[in-house]
Amino acid sequence: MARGRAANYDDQRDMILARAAGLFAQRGYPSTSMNQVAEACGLSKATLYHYYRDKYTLLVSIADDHVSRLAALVEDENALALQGEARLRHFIQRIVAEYADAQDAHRVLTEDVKFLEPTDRERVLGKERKVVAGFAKAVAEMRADRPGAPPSIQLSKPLTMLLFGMINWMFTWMKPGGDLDHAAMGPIVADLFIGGIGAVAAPVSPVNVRPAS
Amino acid sequence: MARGRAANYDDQRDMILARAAGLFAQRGYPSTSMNQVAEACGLSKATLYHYYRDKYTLLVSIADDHVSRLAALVEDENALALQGEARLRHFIQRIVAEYADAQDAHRVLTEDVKFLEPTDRERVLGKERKVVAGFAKAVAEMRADRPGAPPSIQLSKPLTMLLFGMINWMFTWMKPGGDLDHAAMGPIVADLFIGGIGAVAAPVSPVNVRPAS
DNA sequence: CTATTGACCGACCGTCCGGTAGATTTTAAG
DNA sequence: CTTAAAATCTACCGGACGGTCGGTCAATAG
Repeated sequence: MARGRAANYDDQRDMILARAAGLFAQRGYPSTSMNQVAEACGLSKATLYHYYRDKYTLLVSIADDHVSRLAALVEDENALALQGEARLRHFIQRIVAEYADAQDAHRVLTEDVKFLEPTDRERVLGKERKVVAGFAKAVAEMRADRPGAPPSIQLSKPLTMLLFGMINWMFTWMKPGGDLDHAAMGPIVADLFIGGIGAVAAPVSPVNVRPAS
Repeated sequence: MARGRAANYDDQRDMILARAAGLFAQRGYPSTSMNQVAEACGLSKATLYHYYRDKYTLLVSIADDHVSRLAALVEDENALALQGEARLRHFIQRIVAEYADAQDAHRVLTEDVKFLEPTDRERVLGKERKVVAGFAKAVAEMRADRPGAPPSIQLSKPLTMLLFGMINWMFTWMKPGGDLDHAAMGPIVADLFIGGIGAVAAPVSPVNVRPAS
């Protein structure tokens, strides 16, 4: 003899999360007020609190949802039969596309992780590490022509981080409506990275060999 | 019949700016309180306000000082007689070194510009654009082997932005005391970028040609 | 020696923030 | 049609924030 949840309950939650992500991305988590979120949603603040326990939960949900989607993408990609250059190329194109239609969430992920409490941050960073590891494996495969070298000197991890740098930074300078959109940039990034990957020499002073102390 | 400024007045100002930059870099501008800055400086809040008019002035000073140093670096580099690959390589090494010993300020510059008021932001971004333009010229020089193509299709601007992405992102993942420091990463970045730069093709669907509308 | 001012501080103010209380309207299960 | 919960609102609260007030103390120019 009661009432169930409204049919659009989940839609409302999604809408709130999307608007919040937009504001967080634009103004940063700490300087976005719940009044602003409420206004952007066309709701009163109290109603906003009906859908989400507190401001912090918004942040966690945005970051976790997004990074989980990225991790799923990597697993999905690993299940494919692609190899070598084609694989890395496909990988890059897909992650760029994913970032492109979750730009707000991605900005929040890269800029506001620091406001997560240690437990949540570790969980999110853990998934992030899986994403990086997925790419690093594809990169290592491309550098396998350095057989004698120990894995650490193959530099696939740092090279992967440089790749992520290019991609993450992309969405800070690409203006929507500009000549270049993400679809055009994907191949450019892939060309640049794959073209350059073979030219990187091991550091002159071996990085992993330290004087006995 | 009065008293002059203390001998260490400027030192104090510099110290405050450095501590503030450290806190802003770590916790973000809006969520750093003036009480925290004062505490980090070993001063009372009132004394802190004796040296700087308000919190905002701290932000402006940090960003402006840093970007001005970068712009000076670019001008200095342009005065050198280097050319082609050697020039770009030297450029990269220097900017990486500059970022390395101004990490806090650089983080503030990349993450907190959005909190600058329009006037200040435009001034800072203007200097930033000069830095980018300096690099883009060096990049364009390396891609001059595409003579027929219009400059816009040479892609030197977006390629330069990808380069900055690698470098800016570097300082978010390099742990101090890790195997790789900035001095080791400089040549790696240069190798990767210079090695890849020739492999980037013009986008399949020409970016600058639009259907007449 | 003294007037003046720089360096410094504890206590305080107005504002806005995240979050809640409590009431009212809407809706669906029985 | 009843009724209990869902959805929504206005009004409010404690606390933290940026910034100021009013004042102490000591260095120093004259």
